[in-house]
Amino acid sequence: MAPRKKNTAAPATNTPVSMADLARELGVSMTTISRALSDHYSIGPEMKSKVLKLAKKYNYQPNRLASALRKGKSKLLGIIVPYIEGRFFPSVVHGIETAASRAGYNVIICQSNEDAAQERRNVEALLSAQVAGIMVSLSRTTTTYKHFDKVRSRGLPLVFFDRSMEGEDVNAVVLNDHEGALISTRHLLSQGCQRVAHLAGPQHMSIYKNRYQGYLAALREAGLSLDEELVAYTDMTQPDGVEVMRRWLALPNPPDAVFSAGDYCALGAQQEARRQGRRVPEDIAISGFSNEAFTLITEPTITTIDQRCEEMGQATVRLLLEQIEADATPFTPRQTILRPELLIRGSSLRQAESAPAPRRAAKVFRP
Amino acid sequence: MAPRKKNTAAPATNTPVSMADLARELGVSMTTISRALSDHYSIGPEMKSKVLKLAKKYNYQPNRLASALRKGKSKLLGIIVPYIEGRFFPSVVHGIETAASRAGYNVIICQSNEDAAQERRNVEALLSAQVAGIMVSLSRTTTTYKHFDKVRSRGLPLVFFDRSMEGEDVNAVVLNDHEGALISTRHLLSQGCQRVAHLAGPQHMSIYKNRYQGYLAALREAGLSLDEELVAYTDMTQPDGVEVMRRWLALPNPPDAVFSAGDYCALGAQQEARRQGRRVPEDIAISGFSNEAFTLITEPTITTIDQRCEEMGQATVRLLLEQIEADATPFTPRQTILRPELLIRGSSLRQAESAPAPRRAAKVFRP
DNA sequence: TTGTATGCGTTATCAG
DNA sequence: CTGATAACGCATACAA
Repeated sequence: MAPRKKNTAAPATNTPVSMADLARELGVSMTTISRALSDHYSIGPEMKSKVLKLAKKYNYQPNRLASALRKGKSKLLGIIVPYIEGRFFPSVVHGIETAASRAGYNVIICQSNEDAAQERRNVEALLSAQVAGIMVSLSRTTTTYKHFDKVRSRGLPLVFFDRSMEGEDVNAVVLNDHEGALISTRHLLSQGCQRVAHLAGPQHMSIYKNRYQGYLAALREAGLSLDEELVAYTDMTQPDGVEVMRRWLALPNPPDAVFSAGDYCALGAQQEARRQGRRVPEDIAISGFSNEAFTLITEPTITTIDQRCEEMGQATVRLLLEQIEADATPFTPRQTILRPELLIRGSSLRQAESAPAPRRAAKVFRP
Repeated sequence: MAPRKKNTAAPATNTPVSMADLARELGVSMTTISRALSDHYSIGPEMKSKVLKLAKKYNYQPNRLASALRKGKSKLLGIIVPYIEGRFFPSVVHGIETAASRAGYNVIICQSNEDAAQERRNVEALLSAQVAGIMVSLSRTTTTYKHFDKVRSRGLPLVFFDRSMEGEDVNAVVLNDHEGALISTRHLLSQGCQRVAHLAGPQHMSIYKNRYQGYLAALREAGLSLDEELVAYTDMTQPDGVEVMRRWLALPNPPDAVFSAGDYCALGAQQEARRQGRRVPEDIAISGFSNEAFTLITEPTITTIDQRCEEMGQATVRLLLEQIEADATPFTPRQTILRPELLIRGSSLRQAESAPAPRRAAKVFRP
């Protein structure tokens, strides 16, 4: 049989080189290796370079598991999101991963699937994985928060983003939903609309409650009173929008504008209105919320609120890292409130507003 | 000063309970605890239940870091994707996370940002984090593959998805892009189109090359010869589609159909065609690739190919776990080829095809 | 400036 | 069935 070459680059299993290996090779102690690699102050420059060279030669990779176990602090961050689909959460995760990676952290991602029980299990898993901190956007069905007590009691930094806990003093990065709703509704009114309806989301979620409140504030500001008939509580899906719009258009005195707390719902509303021969925005103006990609593609394009997804991700990481680095500080919850941006588009623009500044360019993905 | 309560549920740092703590409490050895918790065969049933009860009482959480360090095998999987945006990658990641989590694994996610150097760093980070396996969809700029050698040489399972290495024997889960292009082009021809153009992507990427080949095969099959003028190589963005369509429509003999290797590009083409007053699909039929969410929303809706994102994620995890569990087997690369699904929509449907079966319902996201 | 010794929390290998 | 002990790879308090 043909003799096989020996000492060739082993194609099979190959145990990675450890600090002990380097120490043996150089005839020094592991301590020295450790110090050289972690740039400790008391280390000879020539020793240091010798170690670094050898490390490079053997392609030494530090074992972060061992390091984390020893130090009691890993370089892992945990994210819990309801799901990774649509535009919003992927974008936030994108921002988070980018910021975390820049800071030398890796990110473990979990989906709660909008299920509180799953969310609890996610927390357990992340604790078990010894992450250095957790970022979470609450599931839609989460109503009790005691699964987060363990996180706090361990002194683990915890930051909520977008969907946060209510009225508790927690770290959170959220959009100013109230303001978003306010400026959006105000814009509809400024277009001459008299009867602005509202497609509202589940009111136990702060984001939807705040959007509702912003809507109310705009009405109040304009001296208008609320017509209960023109507020519909839905799950914010596209079919919801279709159905509610059908009801509204059958009213003796239908609305002439709709502020939807979500883009999918706004889309449904717009589709149904046009199906029934109404002109958008002339007969009925429409605005959504979230700046989903499709809002630029519909006919007409849909006015919406940009949620600063990436900024949200970055801000979340920043807040978390501050807590992690500032180690043993007592516990001083902080909130970051992002300002929404109104993107005025065809679905609501009846007359040119005062010098509408050029809006941000549409983002185009490469498949 | 007011005396502080002692021994209250510590609101600050709280060191987690370890197996040693349980052992001390019960007056048994750590070994026993370990066996009880890991359901070892040689353990008394009453001892076992005692341990489990105590573990529950103290809310014991195993330290996976320590476990992984000792066993040399973690419960972490790594994903490397070009980016987490658009529809495709988030969906695949969704599928991956779901499947991995079901199998008791957590997932670390990295973005290469379409940058080969970043991709290499991602690999290093994942190795350092001691993941049990790596899933990767190659960056657009990756042309050399030696950064994956280290992965193999460590015996670490590696599975590519969607964007795989060329002509190497690797584990991969890919869509049958050739077939997708074939059935899509065939469909356009069956609608009576005579001059089918092709919006092609970067040909060093296998997915785009295969789509091009599928297009050619359909032409050949129909006895048509290739008109070089009707193939445009682009980066597959929406503006690319606009620009190329403008060129094509200026030809003395313009195409009457376009098969685009991507939806964004197809969208641009459709927009430009309509802007120039052409009817879609009557004057020019259009089909895309990827089943982006917006293809259901345009006017007309865009015919496209569904890439089975979630199945791809699941299949990737399945393949990876097989390799992980089958530990020391030599190295037998396997491929999973997913079948594409043609979704016939308004942009290409000139005449009813033979009993077009009802297609899968549109997926609606909740914001 | 370098080395020695110990421990992080778990599991595997031995004996009893 | 149970226990003592070593080891995984790294970092640090302490001594030299």
